[in-house]
Amino acid sequence: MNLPALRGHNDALVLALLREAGLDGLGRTELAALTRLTPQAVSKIIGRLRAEGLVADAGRGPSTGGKPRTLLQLAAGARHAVGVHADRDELRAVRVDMLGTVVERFRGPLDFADGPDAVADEVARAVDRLCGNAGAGSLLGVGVAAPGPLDWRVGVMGRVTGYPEWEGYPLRQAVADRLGPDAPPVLLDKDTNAGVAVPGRRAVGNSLYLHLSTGLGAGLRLRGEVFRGERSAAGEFGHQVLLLDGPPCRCGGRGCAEVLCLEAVARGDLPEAARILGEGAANVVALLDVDRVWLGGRVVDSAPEVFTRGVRRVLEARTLGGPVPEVAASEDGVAEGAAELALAPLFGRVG
Amino acid sequence: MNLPALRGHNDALVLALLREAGLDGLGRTELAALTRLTPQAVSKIIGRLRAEGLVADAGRGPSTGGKPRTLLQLAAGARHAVGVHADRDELRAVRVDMLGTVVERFRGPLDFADGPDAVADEVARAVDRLCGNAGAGSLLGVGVAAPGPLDWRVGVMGRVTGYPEWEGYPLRQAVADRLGPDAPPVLLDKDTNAGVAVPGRRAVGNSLYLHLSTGLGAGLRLRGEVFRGERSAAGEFGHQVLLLDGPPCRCGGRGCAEVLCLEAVARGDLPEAARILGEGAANVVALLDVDRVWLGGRVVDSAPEVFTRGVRRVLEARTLGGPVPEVAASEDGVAEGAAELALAPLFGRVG
DNA sequence: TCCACTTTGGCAACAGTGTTGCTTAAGTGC
DNA sequence: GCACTTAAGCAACACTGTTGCCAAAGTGGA
Repeated sequence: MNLPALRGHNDALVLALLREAGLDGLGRTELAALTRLTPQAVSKIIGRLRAEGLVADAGRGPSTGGKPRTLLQLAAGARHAVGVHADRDELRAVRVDMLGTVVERFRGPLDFADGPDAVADEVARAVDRLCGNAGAGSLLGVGVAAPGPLDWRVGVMGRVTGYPEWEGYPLRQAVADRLGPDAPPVLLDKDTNAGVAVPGRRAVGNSLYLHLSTGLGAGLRLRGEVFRGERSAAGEFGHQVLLLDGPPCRCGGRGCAEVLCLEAVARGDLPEAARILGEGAANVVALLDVDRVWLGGRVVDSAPEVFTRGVRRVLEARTLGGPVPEVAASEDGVAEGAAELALAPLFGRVG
Repeated sequence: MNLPALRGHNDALVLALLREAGLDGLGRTELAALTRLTPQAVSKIIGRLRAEGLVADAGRGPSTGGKPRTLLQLAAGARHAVGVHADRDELRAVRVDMLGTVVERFRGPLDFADGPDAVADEVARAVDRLCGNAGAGSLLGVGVAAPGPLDWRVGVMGRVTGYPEWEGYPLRQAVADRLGPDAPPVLLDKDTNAGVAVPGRRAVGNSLYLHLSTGLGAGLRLRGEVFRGERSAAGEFGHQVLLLDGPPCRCGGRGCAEVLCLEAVARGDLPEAARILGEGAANVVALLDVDRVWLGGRVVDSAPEVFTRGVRRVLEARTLGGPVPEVAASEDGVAEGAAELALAPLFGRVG
């Protein structure tokens, strides 16, 4: 790491702390304590960030026996990111500010059967539409979430069930090309990874997002960063075996969480599906010391109460004395999570 | 991060690269390319490290049409670390050099029933014995591995089955006190975490260590770092449910990996135990994109071939087209792993 | 109202990082 | 023998965070 990288690192550190503080703001002295830099260094960093318009004054804090501190906060509206959830039959897009707050939404039809080029067109069009209202140059990045598996590093799609022509399609590059050379970076990630990156809550700790629709997938966020594995393959949750020698699954295995869950759903037995989801979640919670479990996907959306209650019940029974993770249904946060991934580099995270 | 921290970061970066290169050595130009620093910066860093005795010349490389590069390598013997595996009935300790190579071994009886203070005495005595032969000041750290759960951050033991008086005992501090104020830092970690940190192989990628003896535990190494979770609780593998509504486990659950495995072992059906271990491992491999699975513990040691073969068979069946992780039995690498954890800070890793 | 005290935060000089420009050393290959 | 290539160091430099100092802006007691 060299000096420019050091500078960027510290800038990102301060921005991340200000973001976490949100509207409350933070004083220079507090920033110095949190960053372990000297107050003078913080002042210099703040000077830079303010010159770029990223940080603004936020009034004064109470005095503790001396001059009251000048509070600083993120100039949230100074920059934006766009997140797009390209699902098989629907497109949802959002524009968010630096705090991750949704500023603008867009929703439209989509059909993977039209082929990947047509979908890339639609995605680019949605981005253009959302950017028109934002000042030029204020856009930091575009995040695109699509059904996995896919290769996050190079932005290439994998097998999409039912749409063989999608395999190997470089969606990231296709969208970037359509947005033009002056556009900010485009990211492509799995919908489950975007789902786990939903902003607005503390980014620290470990989170698990379970997505139950036509299949069962998961996203992991460890130590505040999405965990993708070396080959973008992490998060394979649907084919976790929960019932040795159980019913055969389409993957060739037996007793996978997915087949058990989907069979219960097909029977109309949602509580049982929730219990199975809960058992699978509890395995991951124990393995990775997970703090928060979020549930999403069409099936969960159809009865969020049943699923959160069912999963919570299993987790309570299975965490032996330890803290029970928070369980909540996240109503389509995938687009917001995709935007968050595009925002992440500003705060020194990969995504 | 400030300038001294930057310096330390880059020093650690260079040391880590030299360690990975091992005896082959590396030239300054290669280091510059790998670190993305300028050759001149690398020269300065090497100068510092050589002055401290951490790096030494290693001959010359072949010429590629110009002056041949001066190869550098880690002066492996210049510093050491000690790792202690404090098991319920036995103590194993090693002294390793900076490459993680074992320089000296020690093995002695131990009995947790004697109480934690007596065990701390034994651990400190073993460390003293191993350090006597190393030059003063060459010891970088001491790692102690003990049965979990325990709190790695503060170095305090948790519940040890059968030894209730151990709960809450501050073993790290106890050992540090006995070694005196001039001794290097002491670390305490779970034996499974030490088991996964065994050196000598590439530290990159994701590894899983499964330990099968009187219980079933796991250690995780993600992106080259031991993953402990926020509360040192990660790696709970024994109570992963693999057979919904299966036989009751001592944890209160049903169908846990541990109870299934131990029942098979009790029946003398080791291939079945291996298969269950394999199914559990396959779940984790899929979830975390694991590259390498290591097996250890008394039961595995009794028939390593059976277990590696059985686990490998399940992994081959369950990785659908993807790469099959490497499977190997690690014969008591726990002490070496504990030493590795003590060595880690030198190379910029937490452990 | 004054004054001592505390705390914040900026200016200027500084120490130390990696970088740039240049030079020397030590090879290869025609 | 000579042109060329590559490696590696010295000196000057740009820019980082740090230190020393001082002004600003509060609190609280006399």
